[in-house]
Amino acid sequence: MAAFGPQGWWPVGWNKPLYRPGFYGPISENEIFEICAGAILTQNTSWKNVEKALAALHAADTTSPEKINVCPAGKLGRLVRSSGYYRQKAGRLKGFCCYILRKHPEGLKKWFSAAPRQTLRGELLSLKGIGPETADSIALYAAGKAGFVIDSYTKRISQRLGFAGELSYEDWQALFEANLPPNAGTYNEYHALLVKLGKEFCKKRKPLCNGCPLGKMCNNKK
DNA sequence: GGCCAGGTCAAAG
DNA sequence: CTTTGACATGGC
Repeated sequence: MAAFGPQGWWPVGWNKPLYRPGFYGPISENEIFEICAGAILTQNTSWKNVEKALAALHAADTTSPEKINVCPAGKLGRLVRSSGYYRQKAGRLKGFCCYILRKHPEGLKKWFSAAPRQTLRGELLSLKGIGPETADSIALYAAGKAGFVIDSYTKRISQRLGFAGELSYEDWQALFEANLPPNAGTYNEYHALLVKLGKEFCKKRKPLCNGCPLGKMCNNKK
């Protein structure tokens, strides 16, 4: 089944031609930025809607921290409108860009490669609109730091399998990191596969795992 | 038309 | 510390 094997995450956006399934090679400064932008725009929003927003940013030649930073709020809002919460997200995106330009003029690639994971995570968390999941997504997919990303699918699937009940974000993360090989490649694949599984078999209103590839492993009851 | 989507923050209780 | 509401579009 196509759900298994390398997913090649993070998904594509305006740098589309440079990505392909299973590709984990070095990524460019602009690709790193695109992943950050996508991580912010996809908060509580389907990726389909984010893709439209990323395409709009690209079409308007507004795909760098510099250009987004000087883009008027109204215009930026229009560009990311399809991703929902657009006023809020435009502000968050701009705030992130402003921070980059002020505090890290060396650029994302250098900043990310020089910063230890927890330092980077803490710095990202201090910004408005970047919470634990977004910070970990950026740290893992844009910076290659080994920290497990916890999202709603990961929790839902784990809960339906009976792995855990209610845990704090940090406890969920600790649970996964204690039970997996501690490297970015593993965390990358696991999170990508969990999201894919979640989309297909573990929706909120579809508690049954009909046709679920987990098969017998799934202990989900009627 | 209702429910959902790869969250986060601020204001209450 | 836990709960609640606001933020908003587009797909099915």
